[in-house]
Amino acid sequence: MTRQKIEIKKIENITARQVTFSKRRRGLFKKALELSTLCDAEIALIVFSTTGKLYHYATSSMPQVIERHKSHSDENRLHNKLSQPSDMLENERKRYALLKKELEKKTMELRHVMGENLQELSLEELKKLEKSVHISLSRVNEIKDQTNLKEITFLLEYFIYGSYFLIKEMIFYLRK
Amino acid sequence: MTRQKIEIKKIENITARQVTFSKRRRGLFKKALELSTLCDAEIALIVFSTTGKLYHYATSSMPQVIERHKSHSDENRLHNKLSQPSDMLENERKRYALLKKELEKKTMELRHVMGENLQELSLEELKKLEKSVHISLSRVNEIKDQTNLKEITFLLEYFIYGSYFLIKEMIFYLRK
DNA sequence: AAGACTATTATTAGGTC
DNA sequence: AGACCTAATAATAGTCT
Repeated sequence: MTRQKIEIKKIENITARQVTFSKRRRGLFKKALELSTLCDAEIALIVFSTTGKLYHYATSSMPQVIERHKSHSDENRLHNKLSQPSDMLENERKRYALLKKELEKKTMELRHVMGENLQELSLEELKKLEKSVHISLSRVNEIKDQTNLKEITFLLEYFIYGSYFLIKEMIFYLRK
Repeated sequence: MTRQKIEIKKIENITARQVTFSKRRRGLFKKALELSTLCDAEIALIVFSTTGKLYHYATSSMPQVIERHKSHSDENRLHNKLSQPSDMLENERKRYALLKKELEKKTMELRHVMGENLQELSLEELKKLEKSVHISLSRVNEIKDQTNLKEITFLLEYFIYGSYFLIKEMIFYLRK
């Protein structure tokens, strides 16, 4: 796309992800509208953002397109049941449980990296962990130094810039 | 889009329309996939050609996304009715969204501790991070050494214990 | 109908305000 | 958060086999 080519994988920076979502969502809906207009196709498009916000578009009424899709699909009968609210709840709960598991795993991982709950690890795991924490430490140090240098350079520039005008003014007054 | 800009209205030439349909359909599905991957969005896309052929894509299972959409629109229509199951659903979704946020935060934190995405941190944050990674490293080292020692001690004990009986037996046979 | 090619236009990542 | 800008990449209309 532009300025820089990006890899198609989850954007981890939340702000950047939201911005990209807005931009690309608009693009996607535009493309959908164009396709349906140009080629007289029936289209239904449903998008949920990470935050659960809904965006949708459909040429004919959405239920109609969905019905057509359902009648095409083989597992039609199996999913008819899904309209029961209790099943939807069940569905949401399952999603929640999965997420929770993921969170727990990540929490544990973080703890280990932070040097906690290490007793439960084997010697092999500890050796691996040591290696990655070691690598991490040098990276953090490197970036810290870089950032530090940038900050100092900025201040120095600011100082020199200020001094320039100060000296200029001084010379102006001395000459009077 | 190219060679010549075209007006967005129904293409009357049937051949040209079909060609454009194929090309743009592929483009649309690609964009949908990219959006879902980049921004972690749930997407369902259903397309019917003029000839009635079906093309579809969905991140999670299609029925699930459709159900989510249905319940969303139901909620919008029926503010008075069905308040209880709908409320519970809404509740579940909020819980889910919260958990997801937490997971994201933790993922970010883990990344930083692992020395990734450090550019987005300030000098102060980097200094703090350095300190904790440093502390973590010594802890990991400490526990690793402890565990190592334990393992060696265990092996040594095992060896000594085995040797004891071995020697005892040897003495027994030598005395014969 | 289906696949290359390519000259153009469209989209968009990374900015700024 | 949102609107705009811009350089760079992506999509594609028209063309040809």
